[in-house]
Amino acid sequence: MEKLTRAFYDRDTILVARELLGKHLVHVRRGKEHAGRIVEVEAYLGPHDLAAHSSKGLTPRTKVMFGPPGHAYVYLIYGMYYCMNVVTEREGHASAVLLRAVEPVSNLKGRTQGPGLVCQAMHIDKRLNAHDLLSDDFYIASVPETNPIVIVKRPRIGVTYAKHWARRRLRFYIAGNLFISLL
DNA sequence: TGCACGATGAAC
DNA sequence: TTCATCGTGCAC
Repeated sequence: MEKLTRAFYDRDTILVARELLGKHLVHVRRGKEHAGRIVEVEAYLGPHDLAAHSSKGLTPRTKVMFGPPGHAYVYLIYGMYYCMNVVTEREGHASAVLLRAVEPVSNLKGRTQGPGLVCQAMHIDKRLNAHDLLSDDFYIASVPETNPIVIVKRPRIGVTYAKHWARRRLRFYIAGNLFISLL
């Protein structure tokens, strides 16, 4: 169990997205450790990516995306769910990886397939927005992988408005895993 | 100051 | 396919 370094996040977003698969997301809350194995992610490549929030420019909400890598970008969606993202690449690049599904590891209640449910089960809300993922209470760690991971590439979910960006296969998940949000 | 809409999930 | 529910971004 080794916490990911700043350098891990400060790289090409697609590479970071793919390598996040199989890693463990950990949130320590009230002395209790909640953890899930990341099995599905989506890459949001920056202001030029019409599906990315940062394509709206630097606003109070998207500020975190424009900040340094290795921080959490948490936002409210549809007025009722939160989505958890990891900021990637150098400061100002405004790219991130959305965590879409995890496989329960410890102390997760309810389903975890889908970005809203991941946050619900992990107790992630807007208070964790801009939180440093190199902290001790909210971070991502690598674990010794038993079998090699086979990665499936698919178009991202719910971004049909993003013109040609909607077609790009920037959603990645572990082949055959039972906890991904959609087939 | 108002309003349309979303990186969702569950029900119908 | 519809709805719950509200912050954000943009039009006026």
